[in-house]
Formats: sequence, structure tokens, C-alpha cells
Amino acid sequence: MPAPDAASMTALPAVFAGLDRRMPVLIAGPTGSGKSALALRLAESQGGVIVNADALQVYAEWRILTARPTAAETARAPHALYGHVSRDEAYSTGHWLREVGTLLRGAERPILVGGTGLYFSALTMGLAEIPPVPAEIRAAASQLSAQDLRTGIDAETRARIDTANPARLRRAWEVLQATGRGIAAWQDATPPPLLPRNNALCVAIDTPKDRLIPRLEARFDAMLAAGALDEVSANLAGFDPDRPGDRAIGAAELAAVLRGETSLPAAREAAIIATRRYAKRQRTWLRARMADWTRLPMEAARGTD
RNA sequence: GCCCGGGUAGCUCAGGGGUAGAGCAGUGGACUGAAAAUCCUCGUGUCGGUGGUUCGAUUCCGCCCCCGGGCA
Repeated sequence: MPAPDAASMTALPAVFAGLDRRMPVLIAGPTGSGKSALALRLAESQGGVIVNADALQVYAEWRILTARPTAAETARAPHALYGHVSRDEAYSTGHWLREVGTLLRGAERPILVGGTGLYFSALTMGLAEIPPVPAEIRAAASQLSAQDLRTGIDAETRARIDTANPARLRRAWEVLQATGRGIAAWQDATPPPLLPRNNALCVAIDTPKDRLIPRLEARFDAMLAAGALDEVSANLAGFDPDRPGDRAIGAAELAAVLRGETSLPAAREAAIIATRRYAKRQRTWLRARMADWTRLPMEAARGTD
């Protein structure tokens, strides 16, 4: 076995050189851009705990389809908030933020890595402290028409949110019902962020789409080869793509294959398209909402290994 | 060979004498608790080819070429 080339194995992008080893690091990037591998190399060379900032990688049942780190990878450095929640449990940005808060108070330097823009924004720009909405109210909201929801919220909120978006409308209605206070008022009272942007090294991996797309296709094929169909099969009982815990891209597509509703090639195509669209939305978020983060080209992030 | 259908946007198709429109894909964007979610914007393409009728044809007629299906 050839001796590993120490220089290339540990070569880290220049942004990490001479970094204070207590400084938290945030790594964002589109799916498939190599951010997890980068975080792992950083943790190995400088220490720290890798913290998941991805809304789907928290679910225990979807290791393959969410490209969660493997056992071999988690053995190389401490990892947190990966696969620690069941798909049956309720989980959201607020849950994640509270868990990250605990980790930030810990002894180890956190390296947050993930693709969920909202999570990073909540962390560095704050999240309104709105009490949980009871399940009955959420159920009631889901029964109402868009028109009812629109007229059922306060004028200030109505002027601020995208009222054409059912998800926003429903959330606004639920908050007003549950708390008696409009979501706009809650948002105006947002507490300071847990981790202001300037108290961390914030890195965004930049990825031209023509170089990302072939990787996304290859990665989905690798997931299939790694047993993605078996993973879906194991979770087919009670599978419900309407709930957050069953929204891994590819799960619904492969479930359709297992039910005999479509072919594997058609499902593969659909899953790859869904992944591409997801990556596009992530890139939009990075460009618009993380414009002040340090850009790192995908090639530099991947290093030479 | 004959008889029916079809050939319209990258794909699936709608339409119909005054040069055309949906869904999907693609693009750009929004997004403070379901965010791998949700939503918004953007549609010129020899309307298969070629003759004819007509003021005007992608639309009607003839012929030809392709693709289905049926009969021989």
C-alpha cells in the first residue's frame, strides 16, 4: 500500500489557515458540492465537532438517500445531530436551533455543515421566539381555504408575507390563532442571533451548475448501488411524503417503483430532476442570503484527495 | 398495397382561415419553525415537406415523407 501523501491529504483551503481553533466554522453549499468531506478534513486537522445543518440528515431512517456520513466517516471525527431523530417525530428549525445552542455552549469548537439555508439564517440572524403551535390548530389550518387563511390573519402580517404561498399563509394563521399575536409582531421582536455572522468563519461553497449536475447524477446512481431501494423498502410501511421526516429526495420516487407504479429508470430520472431543482434553490439562497460569506470554489473545497 | 389515426415549444399534448397555447422540463427570483418544503417570474416555435384554393393557410384540398394501428 503506497504511503499517503501527507501534504495532499491534509491540504486545506487557505481560508482555514491560521484560524483560531476556538472559532466556530460554518460551511454551506449546494447538495453534492463536497461540503461534508471538507468539514471532515477540517475537523481532522484542526479538531472540532462536525454539526449537521441539514434538515433531512437529522432523520435516522434515511442514511443513504440523504447522503449522511457513513460509520467510517463518523469514526474519523465527532459528529452531532445526524440521524438522531425518528421520521415519526416533529422536528423543525426551532428544535435544531435549540440543539445547536447546547453544542455552542460545549467545550468543542463546532463545525456546522449543511445545505439548509434557513438553519444558517436562523443561527446567524436570529429566529423569532414563537411558542409551539398545538397540533389541533395546525389541523384546523389545513382544513381552511386560502381565502379563509388570508382574511384570518392580521393586516400587518398580510402585508409582509407572500400570501400566494400556502405554507406561509398557514403558518401565519396558526401563529395568530395559537398566540393571539401576529407573526409580523413576533418577527419584529426577534432576539439577537445565537451566533452572529462575525463570530464565526462563514464559508459558502460556490458551484457552477454545469459542474454540479453530473455529480448529482453520479451520486444518485451511487445511492442506488449502495442500497437506496432497500432503504425505502424498509420504510415503506407508514411512508408519507407529506410529513417532513419522509421528504428525502428520491424516497417518494423509489417508493413508487416498489409499489409497481413506475419503472426504476423513470424514478431515477425524476429523483435526479428533483435534486437538480433543489440545488438550484440552494444556489439562489447562497447568492442572495449569504452574499457576504467567504466564497470557496468547489475544486478548492474538494482539495486534492 | 389499401384503410383509419397522428406528425404543433426540449418532452406530453390542446387548438384552429387572420402567422399559436397549456402541463412538465429549463431559467431567474422569494422564503424568520413542515425549508430536500412551499411559492412567484419568464413561452417564436420553418404548427412534417411541397403544390393549390384564398386578400390571407399552421388551419381547407392534392401529392409526398415519417410514426402508430388495422386489413391484405
